[in-house]
Amino acid sequence: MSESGSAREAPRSKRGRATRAALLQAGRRVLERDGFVDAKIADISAEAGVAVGSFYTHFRDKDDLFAALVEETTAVMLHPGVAEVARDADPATMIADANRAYLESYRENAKLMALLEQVAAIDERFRKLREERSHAFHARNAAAIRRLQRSKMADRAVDPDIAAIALSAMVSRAAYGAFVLEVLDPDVDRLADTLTRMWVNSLSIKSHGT
Amino acid sequence: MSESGSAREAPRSKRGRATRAALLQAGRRVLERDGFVDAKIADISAEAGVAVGSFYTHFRDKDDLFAALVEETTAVMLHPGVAEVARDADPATMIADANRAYLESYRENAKLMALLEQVAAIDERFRKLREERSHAFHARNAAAIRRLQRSKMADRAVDPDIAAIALSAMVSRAAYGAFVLEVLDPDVDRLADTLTRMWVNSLSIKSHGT
Amino acid sequence: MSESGSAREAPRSKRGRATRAALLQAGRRVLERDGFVDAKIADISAEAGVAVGSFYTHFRDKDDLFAALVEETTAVMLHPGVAEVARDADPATMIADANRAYLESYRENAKLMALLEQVAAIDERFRKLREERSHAFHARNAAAIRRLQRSKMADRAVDPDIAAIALSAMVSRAAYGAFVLEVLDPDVDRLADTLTRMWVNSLSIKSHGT
Amino acid sequence: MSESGSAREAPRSKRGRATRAALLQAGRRVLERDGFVDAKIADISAEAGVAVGSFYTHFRDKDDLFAALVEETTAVMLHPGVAEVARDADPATMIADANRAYLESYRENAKLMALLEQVAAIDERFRKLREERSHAFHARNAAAIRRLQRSKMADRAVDPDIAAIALSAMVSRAAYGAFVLEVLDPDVDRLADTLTRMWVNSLSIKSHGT
DNA sequence: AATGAATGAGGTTTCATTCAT
DNA sequence: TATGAATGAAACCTCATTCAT
Repeated sequence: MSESGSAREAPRSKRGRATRAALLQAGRRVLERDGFVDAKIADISAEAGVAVGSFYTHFRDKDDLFAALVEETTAVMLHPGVAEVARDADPATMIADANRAYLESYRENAKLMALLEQVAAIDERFRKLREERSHAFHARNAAAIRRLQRSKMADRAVDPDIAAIALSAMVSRAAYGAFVLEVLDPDVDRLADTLTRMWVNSLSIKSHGT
Repeated sequence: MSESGSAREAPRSKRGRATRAALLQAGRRVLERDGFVDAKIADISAEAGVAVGSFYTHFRDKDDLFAALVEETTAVMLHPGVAEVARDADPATMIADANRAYLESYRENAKLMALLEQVAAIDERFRKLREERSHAFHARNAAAIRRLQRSKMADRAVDPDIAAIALSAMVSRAAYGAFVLEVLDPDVDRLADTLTRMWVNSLSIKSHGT
Repeated sequence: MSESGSAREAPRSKRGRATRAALLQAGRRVLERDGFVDAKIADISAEAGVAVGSFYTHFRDKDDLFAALVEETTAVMLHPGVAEVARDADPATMIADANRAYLESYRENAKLMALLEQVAAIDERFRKLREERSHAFHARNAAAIRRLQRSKMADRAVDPDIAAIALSAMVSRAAYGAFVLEVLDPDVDRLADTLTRMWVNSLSIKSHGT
Repeated sequence: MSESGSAREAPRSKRGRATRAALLQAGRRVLERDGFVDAKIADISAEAGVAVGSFYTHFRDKDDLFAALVEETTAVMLHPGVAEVARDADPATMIADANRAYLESYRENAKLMALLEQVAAIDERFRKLREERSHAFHARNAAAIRRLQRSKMADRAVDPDIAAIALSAMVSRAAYGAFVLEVLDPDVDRLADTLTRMWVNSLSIKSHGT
């Protein structure tokens, strides 16, 4: 993975920007279709309708294109969070909203998400980048869980760090099962309801008023 | 993945068996070290101390070697299960045992498990094979959850299929975090305790006598 | 080398002349730094702060730029000569002066001289050009030597043509050793003294009055 | 240039050795014909009658092949020496022998020598390797000159280090002029006589008995 | 004159697989 | 069975040069 964002400087001309955009779109199509390993630069260029050399005018290599692609869709890398939970009247509602939002954006970008899994599994640099981003969420979630535990609104026998990771995994894996593997009913409401229920249950979260 | 298990018939001579074993061991080392994509047949052969040609005497290709490698360690492919839960006096104990067993075998084979993630992400055939095996577990777990729900020992608002997948994910991802990424304390007891607690909580499982 | 000198006609506008000058300066820097083979048009343009296309407004190709560069510094292409020797009272003084002048201009342009060696080694056209220029000097020097031999002021056992080349080589290689390879003390006086002494000795030149 | 000698391990089989030899021979032909820069791996392989891939079985790259080629002909890299001069009755004879030997081996390998000039001009690593080798000769020659000076058999006004380099240059450049550029009569005897005469004269070497 | 993106031929290198010994 | 050299398809990437703006 390149340090951050795209390696080549942004195109100065209108034509340059158009070509870059075409390559991104083509790259997404081809990568999603062939997988990261099997996607060829030549195929991406052809799909974009430009010469191979033009690929290199805009990107250093496949990694670089992929990084740009992910950056474009950064939002979907966000994990579901309970971060704000303790500050609100109803933790369960917050969790439900976060889960639903995550599931929806996952569904919108299911193929890219699958690609993400793939690249993270293969490429150490990208795996690290992803873990760093996840870490922030996990830390916030773990902190939120600790807060709930201190105010006796959550099961104190649960380790907050483990729980934070486990709950994220629960949601993202269910999304993967529903939208990528398609072994689960892709109904967002049903998914969100069950996952939220399990999330709340697993920590034995009590509502404020309870 | 090869059609069915290892491609070549079992070596007849003692020498043949020794070479095959050396290749398996070398293959594991090299694959774990370099990743599936970057591992070269030549490197594996060199590591095993045999000529490249000999690789093909024993395996059809890298996939084939990998399949054999996984077969060798089939046990670790088992997913945590609540399958037996309903038949026993204490579901929580069964879950705890299953989780602990899974975590322990994961820890013993952490690098191979990471490799498994990788190959499943890349190779469709292997991904399917893995999903099929997982499916059996998920189905059994879902059935167990349904049974508990029918006897009012589990939260009926939870979708059993989603839950089965989500709970597996929770455990395996925590194992990944602990033993591969090393972002979690690798203490099996603490992991098992928290995961079991969350698992039981998430379904609101009540003990028989409760 | 281009057919004859620089390919493009001299720039008419003030702006054009400035760009051309910037390219020449940048070209010299980059060629000296990267060597003729590795220097890229793009690097030269960047160094000059102009677009790649502008390079071609002013030069046909790298050869053309290089030719212009050399033309600029024609003086250093002069070889040491004893051409005037016989017409003067003291041949040794003339040789000493010529050698010193050559060594000094070599020192001033050491990097360009190294570049010259390089291009002459690679590019046949340039090698020929260089040989033609050298030839004039060698011929003049050989003629001078013959004259000295006829007036019994030089060793008649020495072949004038071989000597002319050998003596040039002696001086230019010493300059190369001192200013490019830096394996000799770069003190021009010491170099000139020794070389002149060897030169005079090698031909057994006798002073007029001797 | 590779560290030293060829990068790949020596071929184990007879066939391997034959292919390697064929590649060396073809490499020499093609490099001499096209020059180092323009010679293509594909051409060398074709000339050797093997597939491109086979080139890489035996050599890391063009540099590597070239290094092996030079190693094969190491003798011709030797510079003419006066090293033994002082120990013998007649310094002039020693110098004459050394010069003649050098000129003859240069003539035998003229094209490779031209190639050597070329690569040394282009490739820093090889230039350094060559300078290191030359250095040993220059040092020995300089030492010999110092010895002659101490016993008053040579002109003390001449700097031995400069002289050592200058004299080597004289001989090798004359050889280049005769056998590569062909601007000098390639008669080894005449060359040797003149060069030896100049060499002896330039240092004002006196014979033992004189 | 200047710009800078587009082009694509051309070369390098890798490596799974084959096969004669 | 083992060996290890040979093969050549396949990808990658570079960069001189062109050209529309």
